[in-house]
Amino acid sequence: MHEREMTTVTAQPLSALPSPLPDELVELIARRFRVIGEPMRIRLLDRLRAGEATVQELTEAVGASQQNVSKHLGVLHDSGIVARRKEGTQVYYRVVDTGVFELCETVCGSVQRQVAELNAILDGAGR
Amino acid sequence: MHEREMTTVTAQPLSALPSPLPDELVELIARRFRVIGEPMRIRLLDRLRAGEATVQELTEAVGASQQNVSKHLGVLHDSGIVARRKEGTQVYYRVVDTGVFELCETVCGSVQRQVAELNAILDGAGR
DNA sequence: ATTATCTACAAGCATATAGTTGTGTATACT
DNA sequence: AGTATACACAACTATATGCTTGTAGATAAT
Repeated sequence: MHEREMTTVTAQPLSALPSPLPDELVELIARRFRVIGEPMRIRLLDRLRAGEATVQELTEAVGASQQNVSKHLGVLHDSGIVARRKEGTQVYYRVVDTGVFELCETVCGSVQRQVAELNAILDGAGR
Repeated sequence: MHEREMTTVTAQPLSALPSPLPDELVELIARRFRVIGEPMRIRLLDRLRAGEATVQELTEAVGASQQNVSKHLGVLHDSGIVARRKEGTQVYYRVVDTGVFELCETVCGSVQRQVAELNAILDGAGR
């Protein structure tokens, strides 16, 4: 059955990433971040949190042109974050890599801490 | 005395993000992802996992020009991911927002799952 | 068949940003 | 003082990418 080395790719304590990170991995990580680092795509993913949606629905949700939405969905699809399902003339998109939500929560945490720090500084210096 | 509303910005169960995400938050999130979505900056952060380092050390670690490294460090500094400390002519950088490591681990998880899927597909179709 | 709708693709333009080159500033050494 | 080192800033170029416009393909409705 052609065993494939089974490099235990699944349940690793991911904290143990090699260092220095291999170049290819660095590129992959960077690409993934850049894919998510786009406001329109974040809005699309945000809408998709509520569940599957058609291009049409997504277009209305984010208030952009259909072509633009389609393009962004294509990017998300190419990077394996969303999947599509065709039904008649409509195409339904859904999130398959829910890790993106985790990512957003983590950065929100950072952002919020920074805002809190800023507030604290302003509070202290304010008078 | 201008009390500051205290919007309890600290220990929220971040899973509960509002939807749709407010535009400004979307922009902040996107910006943060774009900052991290750069191979050179990921390499710098990777090196900084081992601890504080000077621009000099970082320059050698990533194999880029001093000016380029300085510029990237500036970006990381502006977004509050790293902090600097001057000592003589040298400047030491360190990671202050360790959330970035968590982010990298999460995306590595996604990447690894995708690779695993690919392998599975190749395994199945291979013969 | 014809028409309408939904989606994706391609070309062109505008903008953002990574990298280089040149230089300014601060500190240390002699 | 003069020189060397470490770092950062500014201007410039090249490239990547987001958005628009135009259009093609596929399915449904008449």
